[in-house]
Amino acid sequence: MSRKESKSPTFDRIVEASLQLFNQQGERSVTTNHIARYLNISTGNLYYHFACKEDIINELYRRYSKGMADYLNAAGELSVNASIEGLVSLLEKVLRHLWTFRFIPQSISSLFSVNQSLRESYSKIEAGLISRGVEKLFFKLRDQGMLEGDDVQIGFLARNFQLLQTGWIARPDIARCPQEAQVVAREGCLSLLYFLAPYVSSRFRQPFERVLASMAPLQALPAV
Amino acid sequence: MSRKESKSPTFDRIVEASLQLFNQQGERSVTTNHIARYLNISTGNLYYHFACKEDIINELYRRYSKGMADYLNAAGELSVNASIEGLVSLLEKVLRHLWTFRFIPQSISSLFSVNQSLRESYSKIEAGLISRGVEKLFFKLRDQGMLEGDDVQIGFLARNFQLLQTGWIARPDIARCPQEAQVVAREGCLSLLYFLAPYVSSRFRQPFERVLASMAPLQALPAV
Amino acid sequence: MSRKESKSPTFDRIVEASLQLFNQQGERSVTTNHIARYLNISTGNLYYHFACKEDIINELYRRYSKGMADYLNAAGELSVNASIEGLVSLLEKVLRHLWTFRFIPQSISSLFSVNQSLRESYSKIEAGLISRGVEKLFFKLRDQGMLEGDDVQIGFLARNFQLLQTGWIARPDIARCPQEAQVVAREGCLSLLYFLAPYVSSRFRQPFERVLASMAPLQALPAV
Amino acid sequence: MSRKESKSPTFDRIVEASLQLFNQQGERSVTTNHIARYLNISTGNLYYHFACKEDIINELYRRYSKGMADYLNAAGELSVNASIEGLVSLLEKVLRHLWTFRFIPQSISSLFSVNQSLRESYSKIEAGLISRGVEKLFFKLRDQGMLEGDDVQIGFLARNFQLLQTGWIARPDIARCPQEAQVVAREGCLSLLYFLAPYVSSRFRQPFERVLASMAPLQALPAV
DNA sequence: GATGAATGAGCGTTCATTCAT
DNA sequence: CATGAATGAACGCTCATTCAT
Repeated sequence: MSRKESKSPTFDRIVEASLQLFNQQGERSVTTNHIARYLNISTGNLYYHFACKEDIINELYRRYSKGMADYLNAAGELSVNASIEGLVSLLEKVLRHLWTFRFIPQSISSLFSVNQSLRESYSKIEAGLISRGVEKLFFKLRDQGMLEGDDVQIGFLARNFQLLQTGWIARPDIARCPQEAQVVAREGCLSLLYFLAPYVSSRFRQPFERVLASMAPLQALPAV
Repeated sequence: MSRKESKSPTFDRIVEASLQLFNQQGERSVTTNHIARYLNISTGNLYYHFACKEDIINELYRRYSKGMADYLNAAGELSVNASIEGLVSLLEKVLRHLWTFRFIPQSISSLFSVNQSLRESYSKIEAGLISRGVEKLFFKLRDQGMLEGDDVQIGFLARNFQLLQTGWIARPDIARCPQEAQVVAREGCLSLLYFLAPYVSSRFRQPFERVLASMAPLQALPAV
Repeated sequence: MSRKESKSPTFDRIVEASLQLFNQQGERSVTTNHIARYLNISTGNLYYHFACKEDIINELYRRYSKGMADYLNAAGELSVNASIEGLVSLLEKVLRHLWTFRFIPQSISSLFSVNQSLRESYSKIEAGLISRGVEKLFFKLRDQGMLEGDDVQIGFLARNFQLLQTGWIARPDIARCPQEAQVVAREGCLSLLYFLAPYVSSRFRQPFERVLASMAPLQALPAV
Repeated sequence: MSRKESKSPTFDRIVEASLQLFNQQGERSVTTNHIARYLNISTGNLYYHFACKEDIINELYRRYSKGMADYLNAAGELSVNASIEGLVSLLEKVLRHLWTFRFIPQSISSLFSVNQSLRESYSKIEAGLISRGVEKLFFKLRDQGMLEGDDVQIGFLARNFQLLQTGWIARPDIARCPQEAQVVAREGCLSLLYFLAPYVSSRFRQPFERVLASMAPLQALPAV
């Protein structure tokens, strides 16, 4: 999978331009003609590389979920020698990744009504792999003494964590603004840390507070 | 509220049919023709009552946000003689309301790209009135001794609470399924209670645990 | 015809409102709904008085052509004891009449494509009665010594005169502007007098020049 | 003119078919669907070449006014070695050009209410360039001794000339009939010559009369 | 690989007109 | 006389997609 040469430069350019336009204007109002014109290629050429608009979206979703899975794997290794700093750094990367593909959490429900295959891969990947991966990760963090809580609590913690993560990115008042990815990631990270705070073990409390303090001074985004 | 004559039966039927169809199939793939045909009225008649499709959505958003504001007011009065049971009961009502209008949290971002006026009323109402109302409510609950936490914690609590609330409803794998509103509301409520748990004061801990226990046995929804 | 009571006050109000709106915005973009709303009556009521939009236009055309015919008759009597002043005064009245119904010369061709009956009454009246009436009038004016020219010349004079008269009123850059009827009539009159000038007999030249001089000072409209 | 590649054959076919249909049936009752069906192309294809119906009309107006401007330039050169025959020949060409685009003078006022950009280009071109061009031309003809009159007279002559020219073409009883362009142009020309007659200088009177006589025998059109 | 003209079903909307009350 | 909700054919236009070159 990683070995296979990327299909073609044009293929990639289409994917990247689409991502950009989808994020800026919303998938709904970006037509295949817009994408082609933006790239100075013909529509015919676009359809040479993609059978339909759906497939562009599917490819973007593939990249999005692949990235998420990769970060999840990284998190597995990181937790071997756990540190708050490592966790936060990873969290920011994940949020930046989500931000890069923000049109997806924003319009995923809308897309379902016009893209059946996305629906399927979503429930397989997002609600399957990733969701379970996050759950496993949280249990591991508890095993390593970073988090505390019973099984039910940690289960809900994992579930809510994901909801917050994507919910933050999908917030409609944030999403289209040309915010710096940096700012959005920081603020989101802060929210998530406050969310985790009550479950951080006493052993990790001190570095946790330190990190929290170091992130605070950034200017706030508008409230929800 | 009860005094104001409803505009006309047909007006209301259009609004209600639209809500139903939007929830089932997504706003995007429900055309004005579909709505009219569903109601066995002519498109002309539909457009006699609404100047454009946007206005149907705007009316739905008006009803949605009006309901939310009403619940918020109810919450203000409830918190006078606070009880966990009262809070949970209200929370379930809010979630059922959200569920009734679930196409809105689901597709709000998408709608922004084709409905400028919605964008404006959203930022005024959702990100304004409601957001601030929820924050105030949480501070009041702390004043009454139900919640504990410093100002920053309670602030984040309020913000995250809202994100979770709508995030749960908007979860794409849930939204289109013909779930019983009851089940969705229960499960969402449970998630939110677990989210609040660490901040519940010791004085209210016992009734809180009792309520939590009474809700648990319901069969679980699929994980995120 | 003149004895018959006008059909009803509402009938007349519809005719007059339509005239006003047609002149202001063009018949094409004035719908029957607009007219009804403008008058604060229901569409049903409008259609109680008129079978269709065409009929409103036909009634307006009837009034327009009736007025023209009346002025023509007046001209016949006037020419008994001919004077330049009388002619000019009549001409101004005709131009003001044309201006009152200016949407007709403006959009007559357009109307033909959607109003067959207008086509018929137009060719009967405008191209029949009126056209012949004007011709007769010009010959009479020659007989009375006001104009000079052979039969062919006078024939062309009459034809061109009418063309100029309506052409002036229909000038698109003039028509929609809220010009004072007075100004438009004066300017148009001046143009028409210059057009007649070469055919005015030497006997009437002096009063003619006097009248011409007395009209000149008005500020000019924009050139064609 | 000959150098500029035409946009595409289909582009031109749309323009030409539209012109034909507009002339026959009136712009108002010719829909984009009609045009497409007439050409056996899809509506999509029509809209591939034109963004909207307005743009087809604008393109036709562009061609119309370009032609008029060209004839005006030709007139400028012609008047160097002026002759009645040359003038008449040009006049016939102009009238045939006007006849070719007759839907424009016919429905220009109507179009204004649904086509703002046409309104602008009309007042710039028709009421600007062309109007001034005609005025200049008439003054030049006087300088060359073909016409006689003081400044005011020549000014009105120019203005009225234009009004007659387009008024003749726009005559609703003429416009839709499948008249031979030749006949219409001849008759119109004759009218215009009679209009000019009083101002033709004695030096040019003889050739003028000769030309007039040579045109007369054609069968007459119905009177106005 | 690439072009760009062509397709056509379907969209949101309009408006003259009807009709039950 | 008057109301106003209801009709439906038709409009201008969109856009994912196809296909000959």
